[in-house]
Amino acid sequence: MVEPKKSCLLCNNKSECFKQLTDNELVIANSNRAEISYRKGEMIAKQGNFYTHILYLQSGMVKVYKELPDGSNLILSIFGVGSLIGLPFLFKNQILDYSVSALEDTTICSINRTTFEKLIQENGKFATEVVNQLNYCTIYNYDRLVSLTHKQLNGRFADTLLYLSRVVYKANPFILTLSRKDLAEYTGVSVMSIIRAIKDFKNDGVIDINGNKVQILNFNQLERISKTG
Amino acid sequence: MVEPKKSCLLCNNKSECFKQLTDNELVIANSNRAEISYRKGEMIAKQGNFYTHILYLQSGMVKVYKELPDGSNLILSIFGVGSLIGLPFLFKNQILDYSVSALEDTTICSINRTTFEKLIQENGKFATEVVNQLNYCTIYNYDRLVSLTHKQLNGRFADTLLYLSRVVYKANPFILTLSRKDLAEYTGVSVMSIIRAIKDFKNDGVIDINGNKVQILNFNQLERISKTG
DNA sequence: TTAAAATGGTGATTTATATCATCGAGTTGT
DNA sequence: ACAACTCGATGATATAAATCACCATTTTAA
Repeated sequence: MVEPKKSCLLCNNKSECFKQLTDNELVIANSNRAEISYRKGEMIAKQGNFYTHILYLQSGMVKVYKELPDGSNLILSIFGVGSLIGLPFLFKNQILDYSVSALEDTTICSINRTTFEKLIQENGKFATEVVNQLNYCTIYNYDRLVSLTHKQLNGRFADTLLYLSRVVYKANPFILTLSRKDLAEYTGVSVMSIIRAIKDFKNDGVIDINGNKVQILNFNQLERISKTG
Repeated sequence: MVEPKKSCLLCNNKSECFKQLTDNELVIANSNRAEISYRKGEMIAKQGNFYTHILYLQSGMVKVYKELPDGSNLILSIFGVGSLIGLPFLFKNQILDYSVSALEDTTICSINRTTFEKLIQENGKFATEVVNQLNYCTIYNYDRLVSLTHKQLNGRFADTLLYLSRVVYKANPFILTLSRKDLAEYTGVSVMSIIRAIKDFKNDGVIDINGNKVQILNFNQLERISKTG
């Protein structure tokens, strides 16, 4: 589904690095850009494909995940409005090594890869913001490594809930657009374990879940579970 | 221990990004630099400290690790000659969020942080190489997330051995400068489990260990264990 | 020089979590 | 409108790996 384009110059929705560009550079970026809409559940980019474009999330929400040989998945990250996807594959990497699919109806700006690379080389402020973005992800990945290897079920799921409320949905209560399977694939446990953890947290009054409406009732206790679990 | 400095201009040991600098820029970098030697086991940078310098590994080997509240550690990465350490904390992050210590006698070039940041803004090729370096780490971290969450003991330890031989020591056989505890903290398992895995691999003829001399006898089988474990 | 601490190792027990079997409710598609 | 799926859920069982107790050897420190 290709929608009518609006120029980057007029976009009031720019990511940090694009705010650093001159009008001239924005015109160039704009001419190397496509706008695409996806429905919830649709695949946006497939692991193993050639990597040709950076994706900018104009609206909606996506999951970035590794497809593993045994058929299971590991969700690496959940991205909301304003995120750039595919940065780790700039310059040297020809093949995309993860998949991206829509968790909600989503609009993507697809920006030519080489255009993006040229902007890094030619505009220091742009490069700086790209490095910032990459570093944010790296530090987040380090924290995830700790959470996923040194915490057990409840601690990990507490991390997942805090991440969803604070970073992904930026709300409480929030409407969960991830399935139990998604939660399991993000938390790195089985679906059964997620269901059990939800039940436990609900029984203990830490959270409330009705359908897909989730409310964190006790942030302090969730923090405590995150630390001790 | 501060040693006599040699100018960056004459250094034939530069990392990829410093190769991109002009002589003028190298002079500036050189005047914002210190060279420091560490003994095996010494702490080079401590988690929680203010972050003021990028470290460049001139000789030796270091581990970068998270110190966790329960007293255990998670080794995030092992760096050898030519590596830059601390890149993820450029620009926005005032506090170093991991520790660095020497696995062998090590010489470090300590480069002023703001100098490094200026070089990114002013030299597009330098910025490009920094992005490349960050991306290499990000992709490596994603693979580690998969290994640590979706493989069990033997598979993970196989990954550790392959990483040590191919990336860290670039040799086979190699002299292991990591303790069993280090191996456990890198593989994200208990020390007992590492010892058991070593025994199993040795019995199965996959590796041979005598003291700290390690030889991988069957790469194919180790790859297989990595995939199926 | 001896004591203390760290490292490497073995076997038994415990525990967290995955797996399996099963079921009802809701959703999709023809 | 009904079959076919998917999703959320429950309880019983199986299992990988941590923990614990213990010991030998080496290294470090007093």
